[in-house]
Amino acid sequence: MSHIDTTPLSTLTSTSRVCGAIRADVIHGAFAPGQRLKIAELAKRYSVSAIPVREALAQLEAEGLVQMSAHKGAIIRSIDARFVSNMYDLRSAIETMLIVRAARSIRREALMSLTATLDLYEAAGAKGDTMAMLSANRDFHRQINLAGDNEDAVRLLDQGWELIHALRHKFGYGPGRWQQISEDHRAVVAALEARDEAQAMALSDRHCAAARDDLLRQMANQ
Amino acid sequence: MSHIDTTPLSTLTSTSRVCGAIRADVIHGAFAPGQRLKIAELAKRYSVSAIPVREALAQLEAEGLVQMSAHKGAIIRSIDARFVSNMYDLRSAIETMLIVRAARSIRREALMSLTATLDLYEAAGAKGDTMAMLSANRDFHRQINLAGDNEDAVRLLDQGWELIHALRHKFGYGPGRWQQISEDHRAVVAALEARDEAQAMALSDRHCAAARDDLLRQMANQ
DNA sequence: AAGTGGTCTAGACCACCTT
DNA sequence: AGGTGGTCTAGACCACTTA
Repeated sequence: MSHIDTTPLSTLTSTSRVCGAIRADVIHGAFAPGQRLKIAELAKRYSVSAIPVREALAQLEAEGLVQMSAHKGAIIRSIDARFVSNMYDLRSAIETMLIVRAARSIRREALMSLTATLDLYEAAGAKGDTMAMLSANRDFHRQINLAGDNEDAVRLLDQGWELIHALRHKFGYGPGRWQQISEDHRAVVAALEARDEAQAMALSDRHCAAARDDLLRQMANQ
Repeated sequence: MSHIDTTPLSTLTSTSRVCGAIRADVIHGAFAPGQRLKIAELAKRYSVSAIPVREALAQLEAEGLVQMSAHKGAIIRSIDARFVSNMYDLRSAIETMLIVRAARSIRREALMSLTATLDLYEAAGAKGDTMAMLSANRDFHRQINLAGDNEDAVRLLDQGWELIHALRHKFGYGPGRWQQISEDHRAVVAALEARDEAQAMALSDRHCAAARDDLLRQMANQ
């Protein structure tokens, strides 16, 4: 009888669960923009105590979803066009910096892996498997970011991804956007193969701006 | 006798005090790179309990000084050339994005204020007042960043400033660096006045790279 | 001038890494 | 299995905001 299950009930912390829950609630409009979030209420709502709520709010502040000030608590940002536009511009600046560095140093194996990810993306697209496409898309960008060899920059982008994911989950993609992504990515790989920094930079800039404008259009159409 | 002093003993939180203390200790080498920081020890060292320490570590993780993982604790990063180089590259990408936006939209009054800050900087330089120069330098960049109209990007840069400040406090500036900064800033204002985005971008890139290389040289010379 | 609510402390709990 | 140490809960404390 020595085979006792020792699997942790949740390897995730309460903080991260609460973090995801608040993020989802904010994006789905459970709280009004500008509303003051009270720790005690949130603690009750998610059945935890004050500290995990505090720490979740701190993380969400880093993502930009709420603003905190000492002894004053948290208020939620409005997720409007300006917010989304600024967020994409910030991400674009970082991703473009990374892709230029990647163009200088990326290795043959990493390029092969990128191409494989692209194939995966298109296969998923052919089957209409949205989840797989989303995952391959993220994987593609993440590989390039990692090739840029600046772990703090990558961490920053990773940290904001959950928010992008949640927004895309709610608003979806515009018509033809999936194909455009595919074409852009092929061109990016070609530029990296050619070690053409300027071209990689230009493509990344355009790709990010197009992603931003697509999401803004989706938001404008509700 | 109704005039009782109701001033708070410390409007700062324990978290922020501990945060500054750990940052200073890390930069001055009180902990070895890669060392595991134990919350209980830190709590004792700074005479607070576990929670402020946890939250301070979380903030320092956002600054890049430590790495945390759930149920495993924090280890401190090594503040070496690669770390500093990557940090400056990241900041450069963000600042350059902001200056381009500033070049598009900056107002006459903001330009006047920039020039005034430049004069302040040079006056401080003439008197050899290092603190005033440092403060005017920061003010100059902050005004441009704010003109870029992306509050999250500005918050990110602000959040990393304490670290830059601490590093400069320890390593100082190279010979002639203060004059170079002054010249660069004059050129930047001229480009903004001319609304020359490309020039502003090029100057910002160069200025940031020069700052990075100056600090790296200072670190190499101890 | 009292109430509200964020912050901090002490201690319990439990995940993780030994032996 | 035991020990170490990070995480969470309950409650005290006190800064900030109303009237």
